[in-house]
Amino acid sequence: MSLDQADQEGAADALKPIQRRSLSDEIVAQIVDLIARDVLKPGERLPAERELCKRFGVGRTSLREALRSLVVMGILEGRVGEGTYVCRNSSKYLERTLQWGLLLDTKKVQDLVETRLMLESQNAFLAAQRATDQDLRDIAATLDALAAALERPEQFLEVDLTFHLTIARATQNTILANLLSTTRGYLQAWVKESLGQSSQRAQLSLDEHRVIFAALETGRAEEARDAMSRHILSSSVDLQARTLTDNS
Amino acid sequence: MSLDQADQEGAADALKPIQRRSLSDEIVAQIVDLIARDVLKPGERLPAERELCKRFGVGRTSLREALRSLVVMGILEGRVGEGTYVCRNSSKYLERTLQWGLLLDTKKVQDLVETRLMLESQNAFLAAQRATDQDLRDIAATLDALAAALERPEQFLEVDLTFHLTIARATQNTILANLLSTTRGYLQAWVKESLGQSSQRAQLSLDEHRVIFAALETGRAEEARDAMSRHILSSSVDLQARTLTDNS
DNA sequence: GAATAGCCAATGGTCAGACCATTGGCATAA
DNA sequence: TTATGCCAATGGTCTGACCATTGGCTATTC
Repeated sequence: MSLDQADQEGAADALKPIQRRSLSDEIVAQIVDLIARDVLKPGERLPAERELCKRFGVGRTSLREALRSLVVMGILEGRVGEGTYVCRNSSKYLERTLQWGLLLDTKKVQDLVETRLMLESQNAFLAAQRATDQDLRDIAATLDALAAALERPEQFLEVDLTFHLTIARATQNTILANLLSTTRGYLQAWVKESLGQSSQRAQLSLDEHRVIFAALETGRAEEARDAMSRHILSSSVDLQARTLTDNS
Repeated sequence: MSLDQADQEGAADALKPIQRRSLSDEIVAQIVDLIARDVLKPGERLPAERELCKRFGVGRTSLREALRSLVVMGILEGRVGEGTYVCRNSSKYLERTLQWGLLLDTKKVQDLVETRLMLESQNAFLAAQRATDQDLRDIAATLDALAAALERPEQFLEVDLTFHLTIARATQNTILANLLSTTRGYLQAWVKESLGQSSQRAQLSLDEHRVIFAALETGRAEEARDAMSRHILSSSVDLQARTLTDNS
């Protein structure tokens, strides 16, 4: 009763909120701390699981659950028969969880297209402002590859994907790049099932890519965004058309 | 030898890239799929672990590792002695996961803000075009709640979040709404740690929200987008400032 | 009859020991 | 020197057991 009142009033914060941390969480915290304090460096190998068990004084189950958590967060990486390593590019965590968020949705194609349109446009905008010389060279290279693959639809699609992902990387925003990658991945799979990339469509697509690149190269952000926007819309016309009939 | 050559040439994509999915990952995928297809609804209870083991035909270790993964992702929630449940709002768990600092360096926060800016703007744009009368009523309601919470920073923040999520829902695009929700959730957790919402800042924020709503109500898409954009930028000024000094 | 106390089955959390598949290095053979 | 084959180490999985917590059921009490 007096407890309830205290709780309602919020007066006595001194009352222990009681936090029960599981063993795994405790271990996770310790390992994270080790990494944060640079005792464990990226790329370094952790002791074997059975060894860690003895050190922490816990069973292998708890230890493994802790490791599993860290793997899911993208902090650790387990290679069977070889060992467990600290991920080089740590903090993939945000990207991962956002991806799972995408997975959780019932994937309506038109929603995907819409999302992709937004991501691609904005990415082009930012890329135009931030692309390094190396980025531009990479993009130019994919353009060449694209031209070389004009007659091979399968490969064309592949390089096309690379083109867009390279632009995404040029934004220097890993979150945006990752979202785009995931979104595009879904659509790619969807398109591949019945790819009807005609040769002339490929040629048109190539031209559009060149326009985008020209804008990127000269840092004209708005222009890059608009060009990308037109490209996406143009290239998903048949996709759109199909979504109208494919009402699952 | 011939394999190497084929690989270099990139001719034979038919060669299987080999993907080894662990049992746990397989289970994770299945459960995620179940949730995505709404077979498992938020708040619902999963069968007991031992029961799931039999259903999936795997040992309890693998099953538990899968569950652990989903818990870390904030999709599931395990309550000892009671059962395992599908999280209602997956963003609730973010605060807890964020306590493993190191996940959010300054760069990430900036990336997040940037991503959020894009999502919010575009969502406002689409919402202006597609919001139903019910959506508009909901948004208006949160505006009232916002005004009522002017003097209570904690609650203000909460309603603020609701406002934006309601707009997101009004886009009728679940993917966009979900992405925004997750992104915003992260920033929310970040801000909460040291919320310095002054009363005048709250008033300003409220005014900005009203402008946004006015644009939404009348279907002026571009205006809604721009108003939202200004709002985000204005409200993340202090956040930005903090990221500059907070170089942990 | 309602409230309380106590018991108990179900459940998640943990443990120990075992076996499997993969991997990389080492010793052996060509 | 190179190729082959073996083998120990490692992560992945299984089994069966025990513990702590929780919620509901039951019996007790007033």
